[in-house]
Amino acid sequence: MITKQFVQQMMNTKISPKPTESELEILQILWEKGDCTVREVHEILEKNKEAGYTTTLKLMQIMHEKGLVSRDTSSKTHIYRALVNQQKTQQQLVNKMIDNVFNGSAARLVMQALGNHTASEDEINSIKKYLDELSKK
Amino acid sequence: MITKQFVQQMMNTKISPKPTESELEILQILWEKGDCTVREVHEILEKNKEAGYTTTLKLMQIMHEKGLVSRDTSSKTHIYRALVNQQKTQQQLVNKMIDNVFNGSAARLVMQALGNHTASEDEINSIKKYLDELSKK
DNA sequence: TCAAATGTACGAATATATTCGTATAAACAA
DNA sequence: TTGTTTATACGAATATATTCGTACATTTGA
Repeated sequence: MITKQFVQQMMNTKISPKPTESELEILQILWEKGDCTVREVHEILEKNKEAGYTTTLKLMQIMHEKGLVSRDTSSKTHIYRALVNQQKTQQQLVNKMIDNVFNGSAARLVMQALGNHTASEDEINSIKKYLDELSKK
Repeated sequence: MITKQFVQQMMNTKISPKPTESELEILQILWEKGDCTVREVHEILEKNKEAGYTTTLKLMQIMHEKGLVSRDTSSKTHIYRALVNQQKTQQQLVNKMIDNVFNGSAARLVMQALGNHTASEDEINSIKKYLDELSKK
């Protein structure tokens, strides 16, 4: 069977393994803060959830194995950096959700997203602008 | 620590366990077709992926245990029906993604969704209409 | 110096999701 | 009737994600 994966491989679109939920939490931090030590990441994570330090460490080590992050080991305390692109990762996850949850309709996702998660007036206006740009093309 | 889960429980907002990816595939079918037998679901699934019949059966049995579907066992061939609401489930997943992937900004999710997954002119127009409605309130 | 603090490595326990084989019962068809 | 097909039930293997304890090395500060 010709799977989506197969097609993507043939098209040479690199498939970075989809980050898990925990990995995403860490990526978010790395995207925002840039380079971080495990402790820095861990302290931010701790604000929102309970977890041991070695848990965070292990997660980041696994992320390194998977190629999600790079690691500078020149000093004792290693420095981690996100290797996967934020936009691309977001796109990958959104596309998956459109397929998986909204039967392929981006529009339906959009309306659902705007429905409850009430956007501000500013946000709505910027979306409108964005749509006008899209229309022009 | 006061977790989101704790708050939701206190607010008596029923947390239906988040469906897994496989479970979502099945829910999609049940939402669209209504009541289904395991075989009906299985045959649709088969179009897109390889899986044994008993795998689908087991999944649907687990979904029943979790309360995601109901089951009519009055005849030998059981009839399954989605118990969780499509809209609510979609909302739950979208909210999660907004928090988890877009730092809480619905607008950013929306633009990302429209960016690549190029929507048709019709879709864009219907979204614009929707936004106008939102603005009026 | 040397004990406490801080760091990494790594194995293993736990949890959850996915897949499938086998047993068994019911329906069906020759 | 009797063998084949079509069901469900259920245990177990496999895969993956998450969590943590322990060992050990390095740094730091009294």
